[in-house]
Amino acid sequence: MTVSDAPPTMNDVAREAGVSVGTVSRYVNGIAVKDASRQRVEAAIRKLNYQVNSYARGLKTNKTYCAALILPVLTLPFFSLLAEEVTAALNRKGYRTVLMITNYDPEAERTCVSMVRQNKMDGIIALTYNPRTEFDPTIPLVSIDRRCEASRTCVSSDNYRGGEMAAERLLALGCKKLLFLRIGSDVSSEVDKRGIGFETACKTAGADYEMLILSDSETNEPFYRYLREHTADGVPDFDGIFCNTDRLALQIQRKLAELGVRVPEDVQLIGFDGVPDYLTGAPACSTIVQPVAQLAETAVNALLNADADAAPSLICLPVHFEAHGTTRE
Amino acid sequence: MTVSDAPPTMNDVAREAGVSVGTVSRYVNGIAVKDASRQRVEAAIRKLNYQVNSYARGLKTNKTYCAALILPVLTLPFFSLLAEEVTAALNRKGYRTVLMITNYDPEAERTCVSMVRQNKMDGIIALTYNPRTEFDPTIPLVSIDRRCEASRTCVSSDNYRGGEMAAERLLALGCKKLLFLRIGSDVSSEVDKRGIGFETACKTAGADYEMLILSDSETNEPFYRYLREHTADGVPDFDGIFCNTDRLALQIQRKLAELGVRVPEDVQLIGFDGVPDYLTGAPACSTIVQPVAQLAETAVNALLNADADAAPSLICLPVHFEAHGTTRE
DNA sequence: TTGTAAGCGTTATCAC
DNA sequence: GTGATAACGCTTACAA
Repeated sequence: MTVSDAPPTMNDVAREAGVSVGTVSRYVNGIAVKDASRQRVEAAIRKLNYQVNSYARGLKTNKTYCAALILPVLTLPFFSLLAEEVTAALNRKGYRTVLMITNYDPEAERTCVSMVRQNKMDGIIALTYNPRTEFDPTIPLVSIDRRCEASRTCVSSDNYRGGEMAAERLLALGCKKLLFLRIGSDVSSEVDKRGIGFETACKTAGADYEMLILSDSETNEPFYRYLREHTADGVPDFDGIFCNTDRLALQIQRKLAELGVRVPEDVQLIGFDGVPDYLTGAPACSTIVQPVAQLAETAVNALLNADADAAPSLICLPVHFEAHGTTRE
Repeated sequence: MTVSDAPPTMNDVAREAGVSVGTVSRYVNGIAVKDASRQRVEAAIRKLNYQVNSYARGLKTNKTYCAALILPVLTLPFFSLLAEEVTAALNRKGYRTVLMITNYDPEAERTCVSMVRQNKMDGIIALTYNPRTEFDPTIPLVSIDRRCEASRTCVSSDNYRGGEMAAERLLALGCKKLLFLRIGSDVSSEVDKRGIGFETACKTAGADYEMLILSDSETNEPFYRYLREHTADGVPDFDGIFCNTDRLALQIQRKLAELGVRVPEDVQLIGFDGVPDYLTGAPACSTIVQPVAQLAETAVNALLNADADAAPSLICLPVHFEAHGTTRE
């Protein structure tokens, strides 16, 4: 007795069960079949170890249960956590995740888009940096942190409120002179609102503050120079810093240590992201925490409901503050 | 003039170009067609913005140019870097990556396997922890760090040699009493060889050493207790530690600092992995560096050549030592 | 309920 | 070289 090497098809199952393919298909798709047939089909499926060929099904139904996740990199903690949560959320909905990494390269972004189309994926969740990459209008798309097109929905944290919270918190903790530090891509995105919210809150409170913004700088050197120039004998003329990201906050903290400035005694520091550090399981600095799991969940839901014609253009999720040693509480 | 919403098919192209589908198909697949037809087909494809439907193609050819990457988590630096490199390597070969995260859960691993089969993926690259998950024998598989089945090839770093190197290095740096620390899953894997190589090198050198191995412990507490009990007034009775992973090395380093033990003055510390820290771009401790990009590349190549009947059962890639502040050099 | 049969968009085998 | 045409494995009217 020789076992065929080709995987069993629905036809094989039908033959084995003594019913027609139609019946097998209906059973497989959860459509009512007579109890007797059901049992025979079930037995046949088990016996042959049958599994639906999703390519054949996809060809027929134009549904592939497959979504693309486009990310610039994976090695920054926020992105790897986001990827983890998005795959989990997609999985829960019965979708698979095709991972695409662009390295911030516009060319790569374009390649991804055409791949998505060619592979007839059901949707895209994208965090892209090139404002000019064009997405196939026939494919549902949800972006994270960056608005792509007016008709697409973008999911992000409430960056604006997060910026406000950071300023309010630093002031409530007694800071007299605030600093905002931001480094990153110069393409505008929802993330910019962190600074805007911060500045607004400072103005509202009548606080003394300064905004230091570096677009597309390769290094933090300009920040470091500022810190040096505004620190005399280990005493800085500022006492509260809000950084665009935890990463930057931690880098700044190290620099301050080099300058003999103590955190949080001399300067209090708040970052943004709140992704658990892999060594300790908690954020490594006081921070505005993004709800990454909800971000993922929301993006997935928005994607799968993209047909609903009243798709929101922006969905913001609430952030919260967590103290982790770089503020005095 | 109304544009059809359905994407154009090969039939549409054929009609537009005034040739048969056969000719279009041949053109698309790089099979020689007459120059005249070629031009007309090209024009039609451009005009209709046609792209091959890979599901129809996959149905026909049983090739999907799609591989699964199964990983326990993504939030540990080694895994996210590995995922990045694997996707890149697969991309270079024209393959897409379907990402699956198991959270170390055997059930999830099984789900992944059946998904892979159902979706007719061309292969699997897996880093799994359950020795009992069965992989479909008809699907090519390459594992990383853990041997699954005798007939499958496993790709890993030269963990054994890495362990030796760590011991040799610590001894060469003047250490008199060595410690090996390992925490992790109790399923045996190539990673175990780090300790074995270390121990062998210690014996060979006639060095004084101790092996502290925690399988499936949730915490490092037993290690910490050891450190405390073997340290009097900030003076430990050991002076060289090799940790299973950089992560553990960094955690131990912090604990030593708490105990008033200086690294590398009192104790020298070597980890394993060598993944760049996202803050500094370099490993955060002296370490045995795994060649992650080559690991990925090799795994992908092995996967795509899996038909070659002389598939090796284990491929080890060379590691190297890098000093990053926790050793005296 | 169930069986039959016509596609879905390709590729591949034929004759021409 | 090229054009018909039969699969590939499935879903889904339509008839029974």
